[in-house]
Parts: sequence; structure tokens; C-alpha cells
Amino acid sequence: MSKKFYITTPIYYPSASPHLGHAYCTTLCDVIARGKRMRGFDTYFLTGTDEHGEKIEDNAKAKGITPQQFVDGVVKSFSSLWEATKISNDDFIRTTQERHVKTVQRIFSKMLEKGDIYLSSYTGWYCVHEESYWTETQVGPEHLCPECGRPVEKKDEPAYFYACSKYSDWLLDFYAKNPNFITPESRKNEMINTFIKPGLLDLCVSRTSFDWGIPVNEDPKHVVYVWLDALTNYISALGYLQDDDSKFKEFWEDPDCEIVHVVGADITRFHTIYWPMFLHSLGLREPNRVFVHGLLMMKDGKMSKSRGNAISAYPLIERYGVDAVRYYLVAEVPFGSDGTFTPEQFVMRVNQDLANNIGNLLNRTVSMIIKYFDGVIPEYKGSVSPLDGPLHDKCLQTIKDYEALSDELKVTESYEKVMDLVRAANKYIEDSAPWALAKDESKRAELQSVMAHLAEVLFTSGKLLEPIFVTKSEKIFDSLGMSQEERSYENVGKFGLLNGHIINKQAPLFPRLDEQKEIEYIASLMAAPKEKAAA
RNA sequence: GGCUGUGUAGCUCAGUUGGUUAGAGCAGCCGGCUCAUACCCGGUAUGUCGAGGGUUCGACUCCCCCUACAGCCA
Repeated sequence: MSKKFYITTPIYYPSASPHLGHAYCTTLCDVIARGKRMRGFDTYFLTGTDEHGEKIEDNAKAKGITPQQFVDGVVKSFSSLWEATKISNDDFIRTTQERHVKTVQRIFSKMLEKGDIYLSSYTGWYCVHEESYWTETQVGPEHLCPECGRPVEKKDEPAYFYACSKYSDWLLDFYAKNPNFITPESRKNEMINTFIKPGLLDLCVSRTSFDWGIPVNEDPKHVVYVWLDALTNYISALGYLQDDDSKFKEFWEDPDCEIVHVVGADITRFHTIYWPMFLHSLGLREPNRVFVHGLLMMKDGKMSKSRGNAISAYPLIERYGVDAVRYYLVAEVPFGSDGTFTPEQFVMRVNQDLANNIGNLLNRTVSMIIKYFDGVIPEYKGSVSPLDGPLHDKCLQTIKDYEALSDELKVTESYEKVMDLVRAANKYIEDSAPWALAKDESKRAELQSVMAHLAEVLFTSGKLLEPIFVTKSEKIFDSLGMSQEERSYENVGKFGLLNGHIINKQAPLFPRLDEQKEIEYIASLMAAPKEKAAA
């Protein structure tokens, strides 16, 4: 029986079209999912959109269309971005889908019945102009709307609440028993110190002040308010409380399935406090891990449409290819911390890691095999020269490290290991100096061994990089003359696999970029939206 | 204001439980090679390890205080 793995992205709020920041998070998840799948894990990868709420209702009204029409439009821009970035999600959940609506309503009923949800009233500072509530701290001592600056008034409306307080001890105990539940750990301290220790407030889970939401069956003037709706996507997509819940049985109920939610810092609280509680209420298992990823920032701060500093993924993909963009996202920002997008770093990454390192290794190896052995990869005969053994060992060690780091979700580090191997191979060429061996007929066996080793390392590197290189890894395997069956992950590290293969010379894997020119080009992409915003 | 975290070479960062000359990548400089996408390889400089105090035979690593920055505060 193969091991199971379920990974989710946050469900995105389609109030505006997505940018490179959205692509960052989803791409990282995709790389993890593809990596697990490649290694034989029974993997399920979910992404989706969170389509309810007042803001969507307002945006639709402003455009003179229905909320459903509005989200249908924006969601298309998300799914086409996922197509362009080659996201391999197994499903796409939309909270407006019938399957999700039903599950949420049934969950609400269950919790109501159990007494975990109760009717009370929501009190807050209400701004009539913005039609929204603010908290005491948000309105400040002057009691002014933080959005429009108008005076707010204290108002209440009937609302259902989820009784968090009764589970806060359970939650602390859960954290203690599952020390890796929240990554990075500093986020856990934040949650404990700011919310749990001072006493958890019950969570408002319904509203009557707007309509664009899932109606509460028992009390239809209420719609389910944000988190009970949104978080549920992770199980509604699997069929929880639906006719066909086979996926749910497979990827949620099976205790051997590892479940990982990747989230942004802004929604940590909901995923690490309320979500485990909701599940506990329903008598369901909790996820293994909530991974809080960092942000891809711009020089002037957070990337966002409204700030006018967001950069689109499309022109980058079109000009540099999807592999380069994916590689940049994985390599540049260590998964879990923030990073800054700059044209200089983008071009540098592509040139150094892709063109000079792996691309050039392939190119020079292919050329030498053609030149010295008429394009046939020589037979692998173990360690012929003293330089061979260390490269062979490094290759095997890299596979081990790669797998271990991947399983810890140290994505950036795991691929850095592969790049280290590629660097080692380049050094190995330098040290063994095949051009010198070629001039000495008595060194023929050594020369053969060098080529055999390089070919094997190229296959292994290409394979390990395949979750990122959705098109280029195939090119590497093509160059090595490999059949489809030979490209399986099981062959990674199996020296001798490529004996006698016929090499195919191809165009450079990643063309080297003209630094100045490309930096200027990318900078022009970054400037464009700002001008638009100013106009 | 409260809580948490960070501050190490020009840049991005590693530094396990305190222990010999503080590391990597990139940029810089010098040199080598030619199979290769002017690539690749080797060598090399620079650091009061944010400031100050303390514990210790010995602290980047522990304690105190100060400072700058960041995150969170429903």
C-alpha cells in the first residue's frame, strides 16, 4: 500500500485578478505535490476560491452584475493562471458549488445540534457608509471608521456563534501532542500568546446584514459567515457528508494520510485555532501540519493590486518559459520566509543556476559524448578513476537529502541540494579533464567512465528537478536518449541505466539572458501598473 | 502600548547541546582550462558576529539592559 498525501493551497478570494504573489504560493504547493506524486505517494492536491461575502457582493453591485456573474469572471482568471503555471491540482473547489454549500449547511446543523453553535447577537462598531463592523481597537478612541474616517455607531444584530471557549484547553493539549502542527514555530507562539492565553472569544459564524453567502437551513435570514464556510472547503472537496465520500475516506479519514495546509500569515489564526476545533466538534481528525508560507514582496512592500505594484506572471512565463519562472519562485524565496522580487535577481537566477549550471552541464556533456564516443553513452563500470567514486556517492547522498528535506517541506533547501550535485558534476569535469584524457589512448577507460558518470548524474538531477521543470526535465531525458519507461523515479541513482544510449544534441536548455536588456524589460513590466493606477 | 522574532562579509543568508584560525552562494579581484550557452574550475580580500554589561578557563552561541527593524494584537 502506497503512502498518502493531501495538500491544499488557501482558497483565494476572487475580488480581483491574481498576480505573481498568488502564483508563488500555488507553485510551491504544486512542486510539493508533484514531488510526492513522482516518488510514489498517493497524492491529492487541492486549490480553489472562496467566493462569498460582502466585498464580492459590493464589487458585483458596482459593476451592475450578480455576485455569481462577478465571481465566475474572476475565477476564470485564476484557473487560467494555474494553467499557465502548470499547476497539477486534482480538483478545484469553489465555495459557490452545490457540493460545498450542502456540506457547509450539514456541518452547521451538526454543530448546532451538538450545542457548539448557539444564537446570540453580534455587537460592534458599525459604519453605515462602509456597511461593515469594526472592533473597538480598529475604531480607536475617536470611534471613526478606519476605512472612510466617518463616525461609527455601536450596533448589534442577531448572529450565531461557535463556542470556541469550550475547546481551548483541548487545543493547547493538541498543540502539545503535535509539536509540528504549526510551521514555523514562531507562529504558534503568536497564536498562544495573543489569542488563546488571554481567553478565546467565541467566533461569529453567521450574519444577517448581507445576503451573498450560504443560507443557514434552520434560520434562512442568516448566511454562514466566512470561516465556517471557507475552511470547510478542505473536506467538502473530498465529499464529506455527500453521497460519494470515497475521496474523503481515502485522504482524510485514513490516519496514514499526511494532510498539509499551506496558508498565508494573514489566515494563520483561522487554520490553527478554529479549524482544528471545527474538526474536533465533528469528530474528525486534524491535519498534520499547517505551513505558513512567506510572501513574495516588491521593493516597496507587499505585492497587491491596490498598491499598483503587482507584477503579472504571464509576461515572465511567455518570455522566459514556465520552468524558469517556477524555478525562480522555489529558489529565490526560502519556503517559510519572505522574499523580494527584483529584476536583477530574476535574471541572475536564470543565468547562473539554469543557463550556466545545469543547462551548460547538459550541453558540454552531450557535446563530449558526441565528440569522443560518436554519441553513444559508454558503459558504466563503477569507479575507474579516484574521482568517480565521490561523484557517485554524492549523487546517492543527494537523493537521500532531497527526499528527507522534501518530507520536512524544506522545499527550497531540497532543490538547492540538487543544484549542489550539478555544481559537483561541473567540477568533476574540470578535475578529470576529459579533453586531456581524449588525447591519450591509454586513458580510454577513464574517459568512458567520466562520460558514463556525467550521464547518470544528469538523469538523476533532471529527475529530482522534474517537479519544478515541468517541460525541461523531459528535454534532458530526450537528450540522454531515454525511453518513457526508463524515466521513472525508481531509476534515480541506478548507475548503468544509460549504457549504450544514443545522445541527442538539442538547443541549449536555458538560453543565457542578456542581463542589461532583460532587467530593463522586467522593470518595464513593473512600472506599467503604477502608471495605470496613477492615470 | 502588549506579545513574539530578527540584527553575522558589498548582497542573500548557514552557524547543532558554548570550545581550536566564524562559513556558503552571488557580486569583486587574481589565475587556470577549453568539452561547453564569454561557460567552467581554482585561489583570494573584507567581518569590533547591532551597542554595552555579566556568567565562564573560554560566548556569535547562555543571562541582563539598550537600540534598530519585522510580524501578530480577533
